[in-house]
Amino acid sequence: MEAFQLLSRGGARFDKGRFKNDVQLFNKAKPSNDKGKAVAKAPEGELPAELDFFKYAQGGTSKRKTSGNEHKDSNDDERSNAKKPRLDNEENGEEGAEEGDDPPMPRHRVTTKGSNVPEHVDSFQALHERYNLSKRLLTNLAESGYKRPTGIQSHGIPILMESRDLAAISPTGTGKTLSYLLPVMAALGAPSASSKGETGSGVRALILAPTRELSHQIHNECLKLAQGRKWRVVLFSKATANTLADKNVRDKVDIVISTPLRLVAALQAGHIELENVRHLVLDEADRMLDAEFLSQVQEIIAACTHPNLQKAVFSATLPAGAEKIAMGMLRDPIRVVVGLKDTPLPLIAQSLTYVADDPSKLPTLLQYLSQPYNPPVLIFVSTQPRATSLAEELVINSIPNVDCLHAGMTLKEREDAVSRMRRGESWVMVSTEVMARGMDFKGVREVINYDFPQSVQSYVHRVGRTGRAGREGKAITYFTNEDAPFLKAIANVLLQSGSPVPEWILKLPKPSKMKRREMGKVKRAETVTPASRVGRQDAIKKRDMIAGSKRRKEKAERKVQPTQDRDSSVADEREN
DNA sequence: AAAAAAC
Repeated sequence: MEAFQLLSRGGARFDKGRFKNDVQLFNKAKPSNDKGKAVAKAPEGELPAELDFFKYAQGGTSKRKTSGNEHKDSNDDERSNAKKPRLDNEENGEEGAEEGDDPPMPRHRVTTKGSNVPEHVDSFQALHERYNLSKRLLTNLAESGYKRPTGIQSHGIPILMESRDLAAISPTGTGKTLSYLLPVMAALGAPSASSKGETGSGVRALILAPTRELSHQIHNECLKLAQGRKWRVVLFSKATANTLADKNVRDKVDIVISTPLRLVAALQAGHIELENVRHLVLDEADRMLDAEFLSQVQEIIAACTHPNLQKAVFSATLPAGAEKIAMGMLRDPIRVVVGLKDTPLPLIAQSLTYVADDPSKLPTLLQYLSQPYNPPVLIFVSTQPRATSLAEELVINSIPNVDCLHAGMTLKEREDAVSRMRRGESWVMVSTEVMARGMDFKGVREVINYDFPQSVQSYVHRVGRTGRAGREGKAITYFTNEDAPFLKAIANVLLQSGSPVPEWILKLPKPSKMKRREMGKVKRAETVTPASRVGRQDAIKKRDMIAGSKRRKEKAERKVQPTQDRDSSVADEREN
C-alpha cells in the first residue's frame, strides 16, 4: 500500500535504481495472486519433455504428435530456476543482477524436419570451430550479453550457415532475431564495396518485418552485432530511400531492413535493385504472408533474382495456410519447431476476466490499476480511437505515466513513445495490434488484453510481449458476452501453456458458423466508455496531456488519489 | 472473420 502511494506520487521521471526498488516493493506488497504459478511450481519430476507443457493443465488436452527427428533439449533444473518467483527477494540492493543477467532460458523440445539436417551447436564458440565464425562476431555476441544459444539459435544458426532454407517456429522472446542475423553476418564477409567482382555490388541481405517499430528494433540489434565491421546496414525509411536514389550509395549497402510497402515503393521508383540479394528473411512470417502483405512480399521476392538466394521465415505462430505458402516459397526447406506452435510460454501466467460488457471494462481496469501492479503494463485495444480514448480516460483518472502508441500517430510520436517505453518511463502503455508482434521490451511484466484478441495468433503474440528471455510474465484477458464465440479457442491456448481455466469455459459448446458471423458484425464502441461523470468537467482539461499522444510536459499535479477505493481487499477480480 | 498495418 505504501509502496503504491510512493509510486503514484512519483513524477514522470525517475531513475532506474529507484524504479527497480519500487518494483521490488510492489512485489513484496503483492499477495501471491499467481494461481497459475502455484500450480506451475510443482516439482518438475522426470517427465518426458513433450509432456512438460501439459503437466500443469487441469483438464485433459489432446497431445499433439509431432513427427520427424526429435532433439530433446530439455533441462529441468533450468526450467525450475526460471520459474522461481522473485516475490521473496530482499531489498538488499543485489538487484543489479536483474538488469544485467538474463535468467536462464527454459529449454524446450526441438523438432526438425527436412533432408540432411545439420547438427545443432551447444555454444557460440562451436560456430567458430565448425564454421570459422569470426572472433569479432563472437566478441560482439559476448558484449551484447549473449552467453548460450537458445533452442532456435542452436538449431537454426547451423542450418542457415550451411546455406539451407529454413522455416523456424519458436516461441516469443526466445531469440529469433539473432538466429537469422548472425548467419547473415557470417556469410557477408567483407563489405560490399571492397569485394566487387566476387560478391557483386549492392544489397546482399534483406530482412522484412511488418511494422516500423520492429524494423527499427532489428536494425538496432544488427548494429550491435556489426560493431567493428564496415558493413552498411540500412533501415529503410523515406529518408534513406532518397539517399539510395544515388547508385553509388546503394552499391555500398550490405543489409537492408524494411517494411514491405516501403521497399516496394523504392523498387518501383527504381531506387533499389535486389538482384544481388543472397539472404532474404521474413520475420513474423505468418503476418507477412497474410492477404494484405502477400502481394507486396511476392513482388519483392520476384525482384530477388540471384540464383543462390537463401530464404528463411521466422515466427512464433504459423497457421496451416501461411505455412503452406511459406513452404512453397522455400527450396528444400528445413522446418524447425521449438516448443509448441501457436502456444505461449508456460512462464507467462495467463488468466481470463469476465467483464460483462464494454462499459464495464474501464472500471475493472481502474480497479486493477488502483492496486499494486508491476509496471510497465502493456494494454491492447482493438482500434486506434479506442487506444487514444482509453489513454485519455486513464489520465483523467490520475493513473500515472500513461502512454499510447498506434499507427495513426506521427513517426516522431511513435518513436518517442517507444523510447519512453525503453527508458522505463511508461508505466501503462495503451496500444493497438501494432505493438503485438516482435517488440522486445524486456521490462514488461504484465499484458492486459482490454479488447479481446481477434485470433489465437494475435493472442499468442500479444501475451508474448511479456515473459521474454526467460523472465516471468503475467497476462490478463478481459472478455465480454460478445466475445463468447471465441472464448473457448483462447481458453484452450491458456490451458495448453499451463495456465488454469475455469471449468465452465471449457464446457462451452463449439460456436456455430452463424454465431461467428454474427460476432463479426458486432461493433465495439468507437471509443472507450468513460468510467464515471463525476468530476469529469474538471478532469477533462487533463486530456491535453495525452491528446494527440503528445508528450506530457508536466506530471499531474493532483495529490488527491483517484476516487477508487484503494483499501479494497479484493485482490483478485477474476471470475470465480 | 475483421482490424490494423504497410506508403
